[in-house]
Amino acid sequence: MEQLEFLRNNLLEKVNISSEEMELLAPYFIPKTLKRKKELNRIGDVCKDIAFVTKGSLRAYSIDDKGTEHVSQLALENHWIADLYSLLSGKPSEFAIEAMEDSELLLLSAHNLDCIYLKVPLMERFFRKLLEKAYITTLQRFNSTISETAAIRYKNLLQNNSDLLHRVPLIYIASYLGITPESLSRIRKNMSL
Amino acid sequence: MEQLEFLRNNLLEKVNISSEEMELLAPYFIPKTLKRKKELNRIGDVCKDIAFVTKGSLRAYSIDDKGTEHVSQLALENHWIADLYSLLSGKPSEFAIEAMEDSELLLLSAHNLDCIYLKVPLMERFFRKLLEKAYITTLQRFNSTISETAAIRYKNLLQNNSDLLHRVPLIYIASYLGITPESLSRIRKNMSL
DNA sequence: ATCATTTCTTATCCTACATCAAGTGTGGTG
DNA sequence: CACCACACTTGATGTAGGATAAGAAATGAT
Repeated sequence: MEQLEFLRNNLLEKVNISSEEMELLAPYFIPKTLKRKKELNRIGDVCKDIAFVTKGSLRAYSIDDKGTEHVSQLALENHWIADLYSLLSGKPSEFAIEAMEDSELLLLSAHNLDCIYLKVPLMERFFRKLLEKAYITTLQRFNSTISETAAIRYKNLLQNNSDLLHRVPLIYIASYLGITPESLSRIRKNMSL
Repeated sequence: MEQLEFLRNNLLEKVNISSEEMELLAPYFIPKTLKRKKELNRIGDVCKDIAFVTKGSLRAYSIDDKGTEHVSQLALENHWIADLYSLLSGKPSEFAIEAMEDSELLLLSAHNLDCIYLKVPLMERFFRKLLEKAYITTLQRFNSTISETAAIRYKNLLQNNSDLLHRVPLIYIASYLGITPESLSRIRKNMSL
């Protein structure tokens, strides 16, 4: 399937976009390939683009005072990734975004985002919904972290995002769950007994 | 100061709203008083209003499988509180919103929110920024919970929101920090040594 | 194919925080 | 004003997950 077709299918999940509108949007999305381990965004940079993943996988992570990485987002194909706060506020990002596999992206710059709102007002709703989803995902992640054990959180992730498990190294899964790789390893060991 | 003046000052923190626009908005905000311990929203209800607090204080909380409450938001005067997800999606809320003191509110219903966007388009940006802020607050809360000790989180809260400490019972502060009241009590004891 | 790097596991010990239990204020309401 | 519910503290004990260290297994680069 062609990249833009992927994109359209994704938009259709949230808003009813027409072929004509799709043609108006297309020029604003810039294709980009990103090799494994290469960064789309560095900590301290202003996040200029929101990326739609058509192939491969990316992660967003921050680094705390002790130098430990914390994965905040994981994105496979058909998902969006960006530091929305930096993108929308224009402030430096506290997150790096990096490819975990060789990846193909469609990039939409903050500037083009504004243009798109004018051309296709429906997109405003789309991105509001994207922001909403990012918000509730984070809120649920927070709630589960303070009320459930890491083992339960891992099981839930297994059930809801089993594709992640096959594609994403466990060190990043562990970090996303808020635990160390060693702990995740123990959890997995106990589960299989 | 009059309630609507409070509101206008709050709006001005994010968008440049005129007196004329303010007059257009005013009719959509319904004043409400809420006695201590009374609920604005129950778990399972669809959250119908977003509340701007002009007097008193409210908290939002969920209840986990074990029956434990988890405070997710605290709002004093000049702050907004709602289950944004339920409000915007129309789905039942997993959060209750309750007054901690006798309070005075201005309520904006989900329906009136849509009306306001038509009357004063600038408000769309205001509420997008409000959502953005809710998102990054939650994300930072999550990050600090997995990378910092409870003592450090408490100290940061002291520095950034010292007014909360004087007004909000420590059991709710503890819950907001993701720890038990007993743990917070020990942290406070150790700090004063 | 081989070497280097990264990922994953296992074991031991340790710490932050939870849980349970009990007792001391204190403020709101009959 | 007395009572009761609620807020807060303190102590004893338990435990999930962290830190450290080390080796095994898998993966990628040349």
